[in-house]
Amino acid sequence: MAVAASAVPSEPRDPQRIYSIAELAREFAITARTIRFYEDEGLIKPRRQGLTRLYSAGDRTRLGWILRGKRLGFSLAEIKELLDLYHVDRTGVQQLRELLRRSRLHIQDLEQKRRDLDAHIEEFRDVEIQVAGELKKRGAETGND
Amino acid sequence: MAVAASAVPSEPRDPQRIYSIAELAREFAITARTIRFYEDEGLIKPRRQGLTRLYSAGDRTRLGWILRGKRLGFSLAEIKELLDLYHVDRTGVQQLRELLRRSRLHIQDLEQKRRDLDAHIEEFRDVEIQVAGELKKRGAETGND
DNA sequence: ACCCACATTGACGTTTACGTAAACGTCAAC
DNA sequence: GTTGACGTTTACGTAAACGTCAATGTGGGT
Repeated sequence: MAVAASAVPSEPRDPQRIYSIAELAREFAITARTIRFYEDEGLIKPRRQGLTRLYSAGDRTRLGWILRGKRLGFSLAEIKELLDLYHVDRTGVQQLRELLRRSRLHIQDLEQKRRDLDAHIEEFRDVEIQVAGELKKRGAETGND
Repeated sequence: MAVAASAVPSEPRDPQRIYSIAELAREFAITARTIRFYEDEGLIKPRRQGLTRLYSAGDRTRLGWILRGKRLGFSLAEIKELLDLYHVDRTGVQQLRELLRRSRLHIQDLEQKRRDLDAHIEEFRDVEIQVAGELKKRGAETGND
């Protein structure tokens, strides 16, 4: 969660491509163990060739989605909910209405997060400006090139 | 983390006021245990009258800050770092430069989060629009009044 | 046939963020 | 003078999200 770069080089390129677990682990800067754990939790379901897992482009996208959700502070259970939301039976009107309702709730949640985030960013910008000003007064370099 | 309303009725009102632990717990919709836990972790340091804790308006603000950080997915350790950032010795130029550097890193982090969040929101809006459209086609109510 | 890199499945350990008693003090109200 | 609301500390428990072995399998080069 610290200050790591957003290791998400989303290049959808070839939709036919398949990925090994190690490949995805490298790409997203997580361990293979983590990916298997997500599978145990029902977040991804790669095909199998015997025992080895084969990940499709869709699986890869899905994984990216999961990690983005994590960066936003959602629990795996919540992320699973959100992912399942897309794949429920959409035939019934009741299902659709429920989907709409849940979707709206999540949007509200996200918008609350955005307000929190904007407030946070503003405060830190203030800190930066003030500290930079203080440093300038003292004739020191600010760190800009 | 679910979909709870942002129980943060920040009314700075009287800066002299003191708050009991139960009062703050109610106001922020957390338990007293949680507040004491934050104290154990060094996130707040209320005065004491004998054994009982007395919280100032500043402590209250600080608590609000902590909870906002949590909603954004920061760990308590990270939040402590951020809070400490404000209260380090600002006399030395080295300290100021370090503060500026860290502050900038955190701003970058927050901006990454904002990009994640915007992407998430957009996707969910799409879901909402499509599902609402689908419902309309079928002649059902969308849930709007 | 042998090695090696990479894969798999448990099983257990760890950190974080609290919850949950247990056992007690304090003060106003009845 | 005890009941009840609120406060305290100490201590153990727990769910989530993985990490870390350990034992084993598997496909490809040489």
